[in-house]
Amino acid sequence: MPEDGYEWKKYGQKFIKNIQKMRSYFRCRHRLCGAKKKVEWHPRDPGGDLRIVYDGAHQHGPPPLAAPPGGHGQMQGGGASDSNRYELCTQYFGGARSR
DNA sequence: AGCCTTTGACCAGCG
DNA sequence: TCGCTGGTCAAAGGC
Repeated sequence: MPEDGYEWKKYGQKFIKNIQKMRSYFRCRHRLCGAKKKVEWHPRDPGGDLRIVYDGAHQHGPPPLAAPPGGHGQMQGGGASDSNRYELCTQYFGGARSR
């Protein structure tokens, strides 16, 4: 599970037949934080089509972990492209979406 | 001991 | 009103 700069706690996972995709439900580690995150992907292609939906906003200062991949050059082992793939995925924000 | 992850069941809203 | 889907919470296991 790649990080996006915040800490999340998974509280559920369901298969949405409507779109034929898997959806994971994440919540901010802080109970007082109204930030939520939903991640959906194809069960046959987890890296082919990843969708992230952010809901609400954090009520606490952003942690210093806000350093997503993009200009590091720390690739050495060979196989850590999961994080690289993550930055290539489409990120949808619940409050920034035209929905 | 504490925290995180995973699965199932239950509840609410909509058609 | 019933059925279905989506979403959330709780409990157990592992690290």
